[in-house]
Amino acid sequence: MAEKPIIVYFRNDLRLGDHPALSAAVASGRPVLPLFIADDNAPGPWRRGGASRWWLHHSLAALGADLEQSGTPLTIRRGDTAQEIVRVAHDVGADTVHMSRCYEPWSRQLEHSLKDQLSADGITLNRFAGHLLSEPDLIATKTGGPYKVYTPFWRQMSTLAIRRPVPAPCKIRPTLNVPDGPTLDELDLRPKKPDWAHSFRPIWQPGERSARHRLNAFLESDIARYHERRDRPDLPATSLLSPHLAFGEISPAHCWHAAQMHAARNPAGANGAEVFMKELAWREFSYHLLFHFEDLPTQPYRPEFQHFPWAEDGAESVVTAWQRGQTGYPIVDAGMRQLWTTGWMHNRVRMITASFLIKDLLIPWQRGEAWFWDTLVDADLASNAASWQWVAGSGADAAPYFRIFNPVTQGRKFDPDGAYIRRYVPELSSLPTKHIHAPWLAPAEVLAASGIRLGVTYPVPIVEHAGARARALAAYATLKAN
DNA sequence: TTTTGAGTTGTTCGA
DNA sequence: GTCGAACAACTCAAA
Repeated sequence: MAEKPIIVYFRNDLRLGDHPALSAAVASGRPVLPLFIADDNAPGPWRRGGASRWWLHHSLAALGADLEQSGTPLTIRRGDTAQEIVRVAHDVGADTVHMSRCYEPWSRQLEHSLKDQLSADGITLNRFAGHLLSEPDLIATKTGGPYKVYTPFWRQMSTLAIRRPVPAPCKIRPTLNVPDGPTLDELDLRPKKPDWAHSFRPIWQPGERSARHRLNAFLESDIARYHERRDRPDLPATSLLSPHLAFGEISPAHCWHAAQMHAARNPAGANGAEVFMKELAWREFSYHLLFHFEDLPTQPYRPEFQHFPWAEDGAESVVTAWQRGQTGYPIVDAGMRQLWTTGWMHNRVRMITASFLIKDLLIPWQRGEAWFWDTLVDADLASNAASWQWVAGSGADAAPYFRIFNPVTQGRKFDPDGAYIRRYVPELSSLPTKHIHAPWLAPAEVLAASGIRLGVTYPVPIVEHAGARARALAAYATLKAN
């Protein structure tokens, strides 16, 4: 008599290690059925973007291979989540479904309706933690409310005992006689024509194994000086773990404990490790905000920003210039082109490009948020929304209104040799460092010697920063008036 | 209840 | 060239 299998429904938790939902299923001793459902239940604008779909394809391939090695294939389905789970459960006689909790508003809705629909069919749904260091509803101020400022949130979080990672199961009992579903290729997640992802391949290797290599490499080298160098886009200084975390190929708890252990063993590198852990806590804080303010991705957290006087004229052409890295400000263009060609942008440059769109161009932050959502391989609803609002000043714990990045100053400070610009804006590569952050100020003969014709080979700045800054300050001043 | 201290990431200007 | 102050006022969190 066959035992009833347990379905493990995978979403943004594409790993075997530190996967409580999977481990609990394996520990039951029953057969397991790992299941992925291609079902974009996210509302329109939040469908997975192109870059994320590319990543998802390769991540699923890696997960499938790892599962095979542990003794079971990954089953794929397409369609409505609840219907497909019920169908698969009936096909194989499963009465239990395990899944990791997700925190996007639509995912929370799905989990609730799923629980009801499944229980109507006599199927139990068990949800497990795993995507975060702690559950967003477990952290609260003394009065029981959500935190709205990062520092006190961090103070409390850093005192919590973070869940210990559970090891990957060595052997998974497969479920037999599972009807065929679509293959991974049939999900059609990769770009066809044009195949823009060719420039992603040399940089990124999706999958759990690669995520762990990335973390270990980071611990061995760059974490020790992370606190000093993490703002330098020209240096290999950051962990590059963001897409792996976004798809759950590695758990934040795993990263947290690894960093903590590293700090304990290498006191010299403890500062870097702590700053890295604080970055993990920023991710956590973003989820905390999203959990308590579901409209965070679309509505300004501070309501007075509903009335912000955004620019109307010529908005489309400047947005296009920004997206294509044709603003005439080299550090901005380098960042936007890094995003376009690699699906990722350095954190410091994300702030610079975001500040430019919002404050120099006076374009609503939601436009930038949508573009990042479509083009980032690490697109994450909570981090993306919280960060764009933070730059706009409309969010929790927001930047003061007068904090307007000067793209030239920022470039000189954080890309002092211009190496980052030269990498992503090759038409400027011959320009001497002295002029590389502001080519329009370079003498004509220097431009000529560098093969640059402003307005032809590289754009003249689409706005004049000093004037744009004054305009932004005036726009922000209107918020105070009422 | 009221008070107090603090709040990721900046720029500019004038001494 | 360097350095400190100004740039608002407000909200948050805890005592």
